Amino acid sequence: MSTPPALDWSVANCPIGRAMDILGESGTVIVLREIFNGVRRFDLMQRHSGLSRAVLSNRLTLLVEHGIVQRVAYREPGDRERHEYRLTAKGFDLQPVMVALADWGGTHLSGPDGPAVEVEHRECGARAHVALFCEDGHEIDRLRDVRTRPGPAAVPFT
Amino acid sequence: MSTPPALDWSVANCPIGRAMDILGESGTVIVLREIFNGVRRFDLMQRHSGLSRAVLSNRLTLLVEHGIVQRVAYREPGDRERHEYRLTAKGFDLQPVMVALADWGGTHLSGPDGPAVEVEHRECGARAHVALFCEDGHEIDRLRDVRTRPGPAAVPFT
DNA sequence: CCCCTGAGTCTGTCAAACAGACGTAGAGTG
DNA sequence: CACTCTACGTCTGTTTGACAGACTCAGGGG
Repeated sequence: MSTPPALDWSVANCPIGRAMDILGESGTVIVLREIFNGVRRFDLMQRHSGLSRAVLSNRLTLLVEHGIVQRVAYREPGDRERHEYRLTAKGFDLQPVMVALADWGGTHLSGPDGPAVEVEHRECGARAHVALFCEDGHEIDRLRDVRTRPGPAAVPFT
Repeated sequence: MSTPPALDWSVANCPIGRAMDILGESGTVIVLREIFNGVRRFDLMQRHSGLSRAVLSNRLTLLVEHGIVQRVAYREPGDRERHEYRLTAKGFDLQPVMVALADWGGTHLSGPDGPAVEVEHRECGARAHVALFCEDGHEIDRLRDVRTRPGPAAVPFT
């Protein structure tokens, strides 16, 4: 086997690397799961996810700093002002990642009974999946039909 | 806001949680990126990814234990036997996750020059993306068209 | 006035990451 | 044969991060 072409470019500004700098912190994706599922308040999130208060607080701050989540004030009648956490547009764009994870986890990591949750298309109730397709509209049934190439900001690897 | 429906079921066997138990370990996804890009040998992976040898070794072992990657013996002429790491079918099924991550990172985390790498359809050279669609074939342009529901193995949350 | 709730912060302990040195198996070199 | 080189790890000592659980603080209710 000759040297793989991927070795020609640097990994310094790799989009997957950058994404994982945020999402790879333990707990970040769990927090996002809760928010995607409509759990937006600190205490509920903490109790439901099982994360420690310190980590939850940290991860929420991190997500807000990266503009993935925003802190929104609200006030319920007869209560003081509080805050909840909502996805921004940038955060919402993570949905394919979350669905892809749920899909893979459901397929390969569930017990014999199947997955504990599924993602459904709200209109028709059918299960939702992630698929690859290219800008020319071809659907890609993966295997080896796809490859990574250097983009405009690629930097050579020494 | 009333209690979100997600609170009704437990998170104990959530597919995203289970997936992140593996992929959330720092470095796992970076290792997978290297392997998806055709870098399959320890030293090359280590130099290209920048992970420490200890962590790389650990993560490869973990991925092998979970059946995502397999350790395959090979021998180059005039050299002793060595091993390389390849994706199993289960590992290959992570491709949508990787492409979704690359897609999001490229869109939201790149500098002004654009992403450092792109994913292309091998046949036509157009860029590949991830899309959501349901089993009835409707394409889902996300926003709020999708929701999570309890699956066959759902467990109530107390 | 004291307690309750939601939303955090602080503390002390224990596990994991990092850089960098070391080990090792086999092949090639003089 | 002694030495070195490469590929592939393991070991060590330091520092960062996670965790459980206690503490804080701001208002509202009894």
